[in-house]
Amino acid sequence: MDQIYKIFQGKSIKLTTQRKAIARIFLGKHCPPQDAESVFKGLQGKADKATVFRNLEIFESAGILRKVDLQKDSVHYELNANHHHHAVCTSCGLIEAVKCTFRKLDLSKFREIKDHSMEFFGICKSCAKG
Amino acid sequence: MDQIYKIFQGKSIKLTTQRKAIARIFLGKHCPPQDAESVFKGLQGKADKATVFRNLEIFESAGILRKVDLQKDSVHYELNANHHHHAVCTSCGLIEAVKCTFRKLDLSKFREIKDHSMEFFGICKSCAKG
DNA sequence: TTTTTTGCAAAAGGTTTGCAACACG
DNA sequence: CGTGTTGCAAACCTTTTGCAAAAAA
Repeated sequence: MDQIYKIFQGKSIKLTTQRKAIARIFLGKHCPPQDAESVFKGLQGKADKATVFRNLEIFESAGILRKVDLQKDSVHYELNANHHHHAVCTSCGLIEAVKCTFRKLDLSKFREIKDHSMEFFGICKSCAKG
Repeated sequence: MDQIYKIFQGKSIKLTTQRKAIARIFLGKHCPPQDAESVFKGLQGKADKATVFRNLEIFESAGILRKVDLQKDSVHYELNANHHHHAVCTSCGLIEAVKCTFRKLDLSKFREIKDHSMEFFGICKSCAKG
């Protein structure tokens, strides 16, 4: 809980019960990327779905969450800490965190890169056996 | 045009006028990733939007096109050749092609990686000046 | 001629928005 | 108490789907 208060500190985001509940979901151990639907379900009625959408975006703007694209139908978010990437099993949906760095970029038209995505898609060992 | 026939060869995809028109769009020089809407507009009535959606998916399955995620609202596609990535200006939408390789992966739960995404988001020089 | 593909229109699914009631600070 | 936030319902937008007519092989 302490963690939650720290997260909101100095961000001019009012500490509502709904926001605390949403934050608590992402603070769970090894919480995989979540979409609005899964957060909403996890809240079990503690917030409206529109509120979830609104706050996921607000949390992202505040730097608390980070968008992750897993090539699924909906946008996923995860805590914006411990920078890492993902490998996604296209058969069962399993997600493995990946540490991976890329070689330096050579961009002629850009001044500044602020973010990047890097996700991998394949078949996990378990599905390969089946 | 020759190019188009080659593309469809041995893929058991019937060569309709709509498909030729869609393919022709992607074969234009330096064609940036396109979404269904922009392809549809480019066709100027030569195909229905549902047909565009259906064929973008068919072309992807056939390995002709490749999905690209630019963190926009719609799915983008580009020719599945000359493997590269993208830098996207979050201000004006400019897209620069990027050659970039990553260091080897260390995945414990995966048997095989078939695909990956890697896109960069930032501000282009032109927008930085403005 | 047989099978696939197309166009149209309707539906689906995720996400956004307007607005009055409500709650944080 | 005032302003930001919520819930609800409706709207939005991209994408998908059913089906009869049209076109490819």
